[in-house]
Amino acid sequence: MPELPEVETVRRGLSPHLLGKGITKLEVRRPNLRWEIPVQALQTGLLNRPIKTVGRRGKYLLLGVKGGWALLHLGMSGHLRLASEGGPVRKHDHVTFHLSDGEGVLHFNDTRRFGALLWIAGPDPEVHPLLADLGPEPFSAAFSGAYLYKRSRGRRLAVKNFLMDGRVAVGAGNIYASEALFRAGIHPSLAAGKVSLKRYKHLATMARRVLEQALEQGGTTLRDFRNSEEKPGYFQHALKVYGREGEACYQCGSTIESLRIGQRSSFYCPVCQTKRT
DNA sequence: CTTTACGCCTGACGGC
DNA sequence: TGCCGTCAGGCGTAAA
Repeated sequence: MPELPEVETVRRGLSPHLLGKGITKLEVRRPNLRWEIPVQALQTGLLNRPIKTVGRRGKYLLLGVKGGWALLHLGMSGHLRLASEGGPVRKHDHVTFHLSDGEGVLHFNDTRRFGALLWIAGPDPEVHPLLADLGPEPFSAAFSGAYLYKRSRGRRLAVKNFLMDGRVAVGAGNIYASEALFRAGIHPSLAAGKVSLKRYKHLATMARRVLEQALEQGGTTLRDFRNSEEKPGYFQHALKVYGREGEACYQCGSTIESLRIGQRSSFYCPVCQTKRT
């Protein structure tokens, strides 16, 4: 479900409610998410310590306390929901964090259980294997056309899959990869290694822009994305190709097509997006 | 090394 | 009404 703009929206919404507060109790109803939740380690490391950082790396959320980090991933269907203490628990609320200072509770709900809640001991979360090999953040200077160009030389996979590979760069999932490629005029199935420096520069700019705009709109709510206050995002109204198969391209009027690339639906305009290198 | 396919899970939807 | 296949915003892993 959530790509970078959605996760960042959740992070920003959560931050004022968590910073400086502590988690007094952890209720784990169902520990078997993508990986077993290390309840013991979390209770020892996380509980009753003021939260110093509400961070994010790629699509991972990080709650930092003295001595370590809780790492959260929302998978495809995960939600974090702020609520009052003693309120109703919903189906698929697998974990509930109880907050200090009467701040209520935070429910981690994840229908499909592709999400994760793990504990990283120590001061630097980046040493964790899930984070160690991640590529640059799209809003950082390291994410550039020159970087994408360099990383893609000799690669034959589709440029869309290249862009979605977290080791190349974090943040773009299936929706925003499609949208960035449309805005850059690049056909999603073109081999990554054949795209020119000039076109990668354009792609880097467009990828950053689309992620930024989505963030300004509070993310994209196609099905069930909600922020920590259960409000939807609005960027779905700005989507140019995603989910628009059979509809007219806003730019040229041709019919938007879809293809399966790497087992994922990919939407593109056959006229605006070329296979030119 | 790179690339591809699968599977983890639940739920919604369309066709029969 | 039920059953079956397909699809869904992610990503680690195994196999080729």
